[in-house]
Amino acid sequence: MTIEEQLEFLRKGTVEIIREEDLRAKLEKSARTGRSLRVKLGADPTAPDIHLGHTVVIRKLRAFQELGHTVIFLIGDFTGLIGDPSGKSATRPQLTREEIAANAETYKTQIFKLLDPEKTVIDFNSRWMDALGSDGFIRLASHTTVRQILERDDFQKRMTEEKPIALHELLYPLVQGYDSVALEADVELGGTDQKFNLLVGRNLQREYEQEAQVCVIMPLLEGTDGVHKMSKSLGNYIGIDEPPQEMFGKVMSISDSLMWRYYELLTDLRADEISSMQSEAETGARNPRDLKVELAKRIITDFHSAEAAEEAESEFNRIFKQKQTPDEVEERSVSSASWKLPRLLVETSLASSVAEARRLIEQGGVRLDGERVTDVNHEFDLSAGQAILIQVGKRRFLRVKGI
RNA sequence: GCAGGGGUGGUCGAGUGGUUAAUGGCACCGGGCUGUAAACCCGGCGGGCUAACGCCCUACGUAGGUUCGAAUCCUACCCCCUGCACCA
Repeated sequence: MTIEEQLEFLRKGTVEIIREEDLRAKLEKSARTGRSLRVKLGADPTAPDIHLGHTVVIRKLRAFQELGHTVIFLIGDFTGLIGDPSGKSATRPQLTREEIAANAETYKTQIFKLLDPEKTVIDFNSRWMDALGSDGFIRLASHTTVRQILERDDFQKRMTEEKPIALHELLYPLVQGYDSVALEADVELGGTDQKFNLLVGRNLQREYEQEAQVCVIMPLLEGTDGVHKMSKSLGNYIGIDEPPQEMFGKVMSISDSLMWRYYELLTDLRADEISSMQSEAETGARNPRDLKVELAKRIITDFHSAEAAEEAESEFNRIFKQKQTPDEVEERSVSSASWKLPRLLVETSLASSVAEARRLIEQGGVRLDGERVTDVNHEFDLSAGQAILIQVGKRRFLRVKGI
């Protein structure tokens, strides 16, 4: 690949590259000297469950890896040890060394679904932050002014809104920036929310007389709701460890318009391939549903296998297209007795309260052995060894056995 | 410590003595439609009891109080936020 082709390849999906000329220069230098670029991505050690949102930036990391560069996955364990209540969201808990180590392991198995373990360096910032000491830390802080830090959008906003800003929050960008110094990073990746922090790294490297890193900024992926960024706390995420079934369903539940975004950021298809699909959907040449199925299968193939993707699809069709019972239905045993339906739904956790169970029944959401039951007083006997199939809504099935 | 602001259901956010289990948005759940768990439309959304009309309980930071009646008024307490304090 020529340098221009490499740039084109790396540019796909990015929001911004600061600065592209610097990246070109680094790529040229790397080609000339044979020394690979050091590409850094920082990760928060508190949330080791990676979802598709995280993979946007990890995929970009892989792009660098494919070009032969050194990828460094940095786990911010120093940060994790302190606990960071940044932003408006919930306070991040303080973690113990053991917890962080466990989280790091989880991270590894997850990111290696996308990255080549042989060519990926895992590092921890406590390695140099611990060594820095408090005097070193204060000296580090002297390289930046309060005003520079307060430049950050988030801080500005909170100042004008008279919202609190904890002192240590001002220090975090510094730590992240210093990581780049310690690693002598050539490139740092991050989402748009990280832009400021990445720039701090650039500045600090100059302070420490290093060549400034290039910042590659990726968009934040919208969650399944299509509005907010994907996050676990909002419940609009698709985790990469989720079973194929779940993934398939969740992808199918995104809106047709969001699907293009996912194609762009979560597959290796080129932009022109995606836009031609899009026009096929618009002209009616292809059904959006089928394209969504393809997307779901591509994603499942990345994290499970092609076979798993096929299975997920046929299972989905069986339930929703043919309205049949899934292959495997969970089974629960309850004591043999005369049951009132609402009571049984609560007993089996299909409903959280009798009131809710009654609501579900009244709204026609409950089926017994395939027959819709709308009588809230429906009563039946369940003798030992006898089983009954309960369906709640379209996709919750449970076989209940009397013992 | 002082001054000011605030704590309401999963969430955001109304309500400042009386049909208020508490407007509305979001999320969520069910149904309909569809080649989709898309879009759209309809319904629901604290809990218990009843065949049903309905009845009862719990809930607006905590604990008391005033009142026929309080999320709304009073008292105390707890918690959160902003500012003040030094330089003067």
